[in-house]
Amino acid sequence: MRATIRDVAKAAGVSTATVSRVLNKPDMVDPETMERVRAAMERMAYQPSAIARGLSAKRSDTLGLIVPGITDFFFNELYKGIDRASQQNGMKVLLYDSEHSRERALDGFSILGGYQVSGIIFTSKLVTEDYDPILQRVGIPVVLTLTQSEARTPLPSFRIDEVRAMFDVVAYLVTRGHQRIGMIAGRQWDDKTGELRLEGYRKGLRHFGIEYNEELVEYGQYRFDDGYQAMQRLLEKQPNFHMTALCTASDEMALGAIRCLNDNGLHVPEDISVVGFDDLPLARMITPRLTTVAQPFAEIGEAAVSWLVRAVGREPSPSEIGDYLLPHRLVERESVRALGS
Amino acid sequence: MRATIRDVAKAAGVSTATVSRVLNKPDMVDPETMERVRAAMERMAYQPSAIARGLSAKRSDTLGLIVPGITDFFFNELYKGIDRASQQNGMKVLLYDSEHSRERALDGFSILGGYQVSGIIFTSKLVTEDYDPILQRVGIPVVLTLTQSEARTPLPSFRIDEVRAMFDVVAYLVTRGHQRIGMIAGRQWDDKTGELRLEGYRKGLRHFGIEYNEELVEYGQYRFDDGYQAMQRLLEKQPNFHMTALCTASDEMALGAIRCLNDNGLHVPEDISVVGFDDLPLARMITPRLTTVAQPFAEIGEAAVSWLVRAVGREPSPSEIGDYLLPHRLVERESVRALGS
DNA sequence: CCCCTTGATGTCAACGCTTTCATTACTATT
DNA sequence: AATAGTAATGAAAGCGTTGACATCAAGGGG
Repeated sequence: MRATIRDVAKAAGVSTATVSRVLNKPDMVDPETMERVRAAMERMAYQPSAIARGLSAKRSDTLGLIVPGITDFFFNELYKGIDRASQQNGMKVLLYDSEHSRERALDGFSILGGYQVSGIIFTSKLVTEDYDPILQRVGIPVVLTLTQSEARTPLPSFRIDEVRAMFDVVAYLVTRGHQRIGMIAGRQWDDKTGELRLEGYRKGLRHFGIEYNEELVEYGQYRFDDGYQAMQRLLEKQPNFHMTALCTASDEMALGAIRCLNDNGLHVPEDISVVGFDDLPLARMITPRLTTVAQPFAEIGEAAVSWLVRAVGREPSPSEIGDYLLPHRLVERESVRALGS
Repeated sequence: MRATIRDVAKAAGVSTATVSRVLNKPDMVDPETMERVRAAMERMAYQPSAIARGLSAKRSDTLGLIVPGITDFFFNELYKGIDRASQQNGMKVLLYDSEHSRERALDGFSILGGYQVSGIIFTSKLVTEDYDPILQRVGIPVVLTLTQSEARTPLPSFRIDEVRAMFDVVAYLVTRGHQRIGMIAGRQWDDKTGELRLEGYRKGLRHFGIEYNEELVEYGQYRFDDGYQAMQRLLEKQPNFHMTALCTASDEMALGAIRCLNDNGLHVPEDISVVGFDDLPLARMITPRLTTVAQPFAEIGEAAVSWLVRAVGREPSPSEIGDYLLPHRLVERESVRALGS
């Protein structure tokens, strides 16, 4: 049986209150007593029960993280930031995978609530009005990362300016002499990101006086296979291939597209330029190294945690609840070719 | 304020014990009462406090997972298996990242212990004798995945037969006409896997009467950059390049090696064949698709959880504490070329 | 008609901690 | 010397559950 606070107290000849104090309010206890207690703890390998503490103090020093899928490639980087920041604030993270299901996502709030988490980070899926009841109910701060909210309950969100980012991609491509620019956009029932990025693409074209052409656009749900299939459709739609560059809504889809191109005897960037989105670690590992938009995942995670930590225990002012757009960055690598003049 | 069990009890006109029973031993309560209680819960959006339950029942229905690094590419697949199996057994998973530090790994046991986890899954790092004190102390079952133990405390481990796996790779290569086979092996202070895979490689060579040649072997710590650099050293060691095939101790290093080869104007598999290890999701995404050894990560995770669930609350018999070797599989793709005769 | 089961429910003491409030022994202030 | 602070500690009441035990009504066997 593990040692409890009572055992330590007895061993050190003090009350449990004092032991609790050396842990939580060290400056309230006499240095000498402190020493004795510390020694006792050491001796008995005392580890306070986070559970009991949580129950008593009504806070668990734990943050809940809801992600749609653990296997989404961006997860690791995001988590790294969250973990790092949590660590610094003495918090633990409880992970919940909603498996891309809206119901499970909703459940997540309750379940994490049951663990007395001090705050919840919700990731990647669009928050719609049907989240409102839960959101009202949880009673703890919630922040959004890599997504935003359409619900009534105001929620802060940490992400990049998607429209701007994709606009930048188009601009980059145009500057390199491309005119026939296609796109594999994101499409998912519960995700606004796809729309936004597509909007950025259209905006970019418009800005440079290029006509939007449906023929050059296909959709997928961000994963590799979606990218592959979308590329396939693109290839079929235009037998006499004349697209010179392709934007994608995710690195994974970019990879899929490239694979598909390769399978059809086309090469990147010689025959067609491809730009990814995310800057996953693997973007620099493949051949050709992928030119892509870097999302500051780790920073987003850290920012979300900081916000949460600041918000816990008090009503955040309206001015704090807004959209925090972190800077993205276009990372030039090898998958785009400048068209000779 | 969230509704507590007392609120529900009052609303339903029963005692808290009854409410607790409808949750935990439904067959002990009258259907009619049950209905009333259920309704009350529904109405008040009652969510039992996992914390309080944990304290009272002395079990938290939570498993602890210690990984060396969240960004290790195999993590996601392993976690998927763990999460799935946990779900099925009504368990949550608490994640702890040791950041490749031995001290932090040791801490992990205490911290997770503080959360009353019912069991701990320890991953990827070799367990040495200095873990013994903690191991003795935790008092909850611990299982190892993707690694093994050299400590006194007997611990079950779930992994593949590393030696055999690498032997198979060599055999595969030899069958395809390769004789000059190099290797980028794993090396890390606290990892036995590297050794084992190297042993398999040597064993393979020996079996086919090929002499082991240090010139053809380099080491890295499993990550992309390590692979890249190791390849670089290999290239420098033998200016007149005559290696026809390369085994690696991880897919990531294989990727690194391929990148390095590409940067030196060499092509895979035309100029040299490369075999990875792990079968990460990205192995099938790159060009050329990577031939590699598939580790059943998800299955390993599931098996570990099952074992834990079975072991909780009772002393597992010695016969249950052994090495569980799950089947690996060589996945043929495109990165190996059969040498013409 | 009484006693014993049985099933359904209630009572209450934990679980290991934190926190308020009370107590004690000093020290500084008048 | 009396009073008021102040610093260090202790006693005890929760926190929201669970689980052992007690209670009670209804039904069955003698």
